[in-house]
Parts: sequence; C-alpha cells; structure tokens
Amino acid sequence: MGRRKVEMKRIEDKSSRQVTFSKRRSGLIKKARELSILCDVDIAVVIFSSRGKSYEFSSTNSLGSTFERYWSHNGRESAKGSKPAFISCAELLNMVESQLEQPNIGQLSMTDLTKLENQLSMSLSETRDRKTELMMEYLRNLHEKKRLLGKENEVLQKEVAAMEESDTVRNTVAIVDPPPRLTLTLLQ
Amino acid sequence: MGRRKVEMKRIEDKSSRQVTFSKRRSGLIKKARELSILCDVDIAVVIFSSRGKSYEFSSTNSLGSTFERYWSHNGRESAKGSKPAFISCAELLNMVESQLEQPNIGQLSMTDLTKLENQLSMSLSETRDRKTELMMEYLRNLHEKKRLLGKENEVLQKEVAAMEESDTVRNTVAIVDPPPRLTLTLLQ
DNA sequence: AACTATTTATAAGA
DNA sequence: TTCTTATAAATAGTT
Repeated sequence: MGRRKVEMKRIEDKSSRQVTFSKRRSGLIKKARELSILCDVDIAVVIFSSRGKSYEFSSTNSLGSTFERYWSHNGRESAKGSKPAFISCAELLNMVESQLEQPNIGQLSMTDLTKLENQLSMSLSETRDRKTELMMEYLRNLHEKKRLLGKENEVLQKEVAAMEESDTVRNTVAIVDPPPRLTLTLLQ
Repeated sequence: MGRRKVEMKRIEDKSSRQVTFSKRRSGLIKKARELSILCDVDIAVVIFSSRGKSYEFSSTNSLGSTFERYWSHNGRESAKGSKPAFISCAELLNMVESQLEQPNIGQLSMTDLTKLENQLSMSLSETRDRKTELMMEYLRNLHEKKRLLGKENEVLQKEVAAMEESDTVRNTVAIVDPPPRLTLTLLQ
C-alpha cells in the first residue's frame, strides 16, 4: 500500500529498509492492539531488529503472562524463575498508547499522564514483588535442602552411634583384638 | 478499512466478532511475515482466542527460540539493575510525547512526570536493592550453613565407610561373631 | 465464502 | 528527518 507494489523480499537498501522497518513495525503493533481490543483476545508480539534491539507488544499487562500461557499450553516446562519478572516500560507504553487513541487535547493528556504515572509505579512495585517472590522461592528451596541434609546427618550420626555401641559391646564382651584403626578413623 | 469506520472497542455481537477475529488474525500474521521478510528481522506472534485456542507466527523455525531470545535478552537486563529499564522509560516517554497531537500542552507535565518517574524508580530500586542485599546476606549465611552441614556429612560418611571397612576386615580376618546389630542399624 | 465500498497503511517524493 | 500524497492493501458490511 504505497506508491507502488513492493516485491516480497529483503529490502537491500539499508536506509529504506530502516524506514520500512520503523513504519511497518508500528503498523504491526497497532494492528495487534486493535485485534486484541476488537475481539477481546490475548496477543503477544516480539520483534528483534537485526541489530539485536527488541520491540514488543502485549495485550495483557505483562508479556510474561502471555508467554507463560503459551508455555503452559504447549506443555513446555517453564523455568518458573525467569518469566514473571518482566514488565517493561515498553509494555506500559503500549497500554498507555492504546488509551491515547482519541487525543482530546489537554484534559485527556493530564488524565493519561496520571494513569501513566500510576501504571509506572505499579509496574515498578510489581517487578520488585516478583523478584522478591523469586528469591523467597529460592530460599524455600535452600531451606528444604538444608533440612534434608540435617536429616541425613541425623541418620548418619545414629549409625555412627550404633556402630560405636556395637563395637563397645563386642569389645566388652568378646575382649578380643580391639580395632585401633576404627579409633583413628573416628578421630580424623 | 471497510464500509465504515469501526469504533475501537470490543465487538459485542459474537458472530461478527468471530468473523473479524478470523479476518484480522490472518491480516496480522501476514503483516508479521512481510515485515520479517522485507526488513530481515525476527518476529514472534502469539494470539489466544477467548476460547483458549492459540494461533502463532514465528519468522524462525521455532516460536520457542524467538521467545527464548527475548527472555535471555530482557532477563539479564532486568536482573542487572534499573539503568537499562530507565533509559527505556525515557525513550518510551519520548515516544508518547511524539504521539500527542499537541506536544506543547503535554510537554511540561510530561517533563514533571519524567522527573517523578525517575524519583519513584530510584527510590523503589533503592529499597529493592537494600532488600536484595539483606536477602543476599541471608543467602550467604544459609549457603555457609549448608556448606558446613555438607562437610559434616562427608566426615560422617567417611566414618561410616571406615567402620564398614574395618568391620569387613575384622570379620574376614577374625572370622568370629559377626555383629548382626550393626547390619540392622545400617539398614535402618 | 465472495464481493465491493471504504478506510487504512505505507512507498516515494518533497 | 518529518510531512505529504498517490496508491496498494486490508477489511466492514453486504450478498
């Protein structure tokens, strides 16, 4: 849709490829937003420029939740740790942008700015909370490992105690051949 | 682009919502494909219908690889600290600003908002960092305890091994009076 | 599922 | 770069 029809192949001219990327990228994200609104569906879009920069859109407040949904649907195990932490400002902007469809001059922009501010702070605290949550989970894991090690220790200690006892009994009753090597080992 | 302009809100009529979903979904995916070809970029799109069915597009052979790329990029960034997110926020605010019909009206409050945002984010990240630091310290403690317990375990295990060994030797050499209690204890 | 009247996106040009 | 404009493309409502 332009002055002429374009061939569907990589645009070789770097400059016009960049321009097209910029235009079509925003077009794609706009379309994604419209579709999500009109049809009340959940959409996530991620775009990587060839230079590694990423652009994204998500209809939910966090790309993470959409991706998580994707993972769970596709039965792929989710490294539960890494995903929820991401609510980027880009996502926020998408949310705000979607509310700026009809710029009513002045009045609306103040309202939207306030919304942006709120969303920003919420997102920040959400991110923080999620991080904390992750750490808590890690802590719980560590605690559990510690507990198990402690239990193992207990068992081992009992074994040692039992061994010592049975040795003592045997040594006492049999009165034969005390095992010096055992004593040495215990003192190691 | 149709017989009339449509309002940007959820289409209430179920049937036409379904039709629109179908049309626009394929349109979105077509656009994504074109963008990825023309500009040689990597794109992933996931769409969830309200009934839970999912549709997807990925320029690479696997949707997963694009998402993984997303996580690895943004995961590190967000885990590292607030600076990259910060820059991104400023960028985003610029984008919002450029989208406003009357830039001069929004300008001042946008500037104020940016300041506010910065303060908010800084104080939040400061708090978070302090919390994180405390937690890290706690973690270090826990790790140390775990390490010590592990060491203790090792020693105890060696003791047990040594005991078993010396028992074997004694039993083999002495051929007297095998200690059933010891065996029982070890199997506990 | 096809068909158009329109709107929307955008390729080139300024 | 940013804005303008001619034209291609998408699509809303219709059949």
